[in-house]
Amino acid sequence: MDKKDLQILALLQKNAATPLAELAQAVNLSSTPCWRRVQKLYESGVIQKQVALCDPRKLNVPVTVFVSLRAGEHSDAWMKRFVRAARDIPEIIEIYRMSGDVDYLLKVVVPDIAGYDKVYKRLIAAVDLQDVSSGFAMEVLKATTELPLDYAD
Amino acid sequence: MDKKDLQILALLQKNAATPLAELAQAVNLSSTPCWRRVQKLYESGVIQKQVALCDPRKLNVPVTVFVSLRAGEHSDAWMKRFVRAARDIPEIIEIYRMSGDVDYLLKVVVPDIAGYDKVYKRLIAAVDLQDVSSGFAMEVLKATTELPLDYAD
DNA sequence: TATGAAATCGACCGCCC
DNA sequence: GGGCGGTCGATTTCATA
Repeated sequence: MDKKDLQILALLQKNAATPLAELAQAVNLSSTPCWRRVQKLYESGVIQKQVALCDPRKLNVPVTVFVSLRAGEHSDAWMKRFVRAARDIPEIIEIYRMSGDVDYLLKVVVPDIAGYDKVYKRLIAAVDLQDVSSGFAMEVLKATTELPLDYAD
Repeated sequence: MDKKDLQILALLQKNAATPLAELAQAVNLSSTPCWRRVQKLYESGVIQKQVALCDPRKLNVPVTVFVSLRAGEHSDAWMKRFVRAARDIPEIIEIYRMSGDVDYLLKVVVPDIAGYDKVYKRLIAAVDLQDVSSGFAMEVLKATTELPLDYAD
């Protein structure tokens, strides 16, 4: 990936609806070669997809909760059950297996505290958990889907 | 927002490039009224924007780190300096002010551990921090930008 | 082999019903 | 909410360096 590809990515990460003409102008190319570059970025999987980002407040899920938890037991079966259960809960939008003192970290979006409690109950109903601790986001200071392009080869 | 709007949102959250015709068919509408609904969703800010999502591995930032930190001092000036510094670091893609024992939670993407150390150093060079603890994601089990639509009015 | 110009094709967006 | 038609941008072909 050369400089032009990275410029294209920078623009598309900000706004996937950027007209091809504008994209082409930004990288000093005419639309055809620029278009082919964009195609290649999709085909090679660098760009995974193109999505609409919604406002959590407008969808009535203004509260973000980070949940740290420790597994009830450390077996493959437990993990599978846990992942299956957590993936099926739409309020849980991110799941990470972590190093260190907590086993998993979840990012959860809910309307309010009561909404979080429902998710919590649904989770402990599905699997045994040794420890669950939740932290509420008071304020979102930054939230972007743009990945840094400084490290790409 | 009625059921059709939510169906449209569900599809656009998965794929913002969905052709209007397909969208219209999914909600049993002809393209014009469907298009008008989509416009309204943008204008009303329910849909904030449309972005390209990239593969972190392809961009050489396969490592996700969650950083919990406590402020060096609790003043408005400190917070402003911190937010300004952290926002300017492209590897820091999310910043939350938290309740509870940690003051802030950061989501950071880097190529490797050494890359994280650079971000860490850059951060402590900018502001005084009382406590910093980092957790590395070993595995991403779920990561979506789709918000749950169950709570929307 | 990669680019650019031009023609085609389809989606989008205004009109009116 | 639906249907029509113009306009615009996206995609393909072809010529070129």
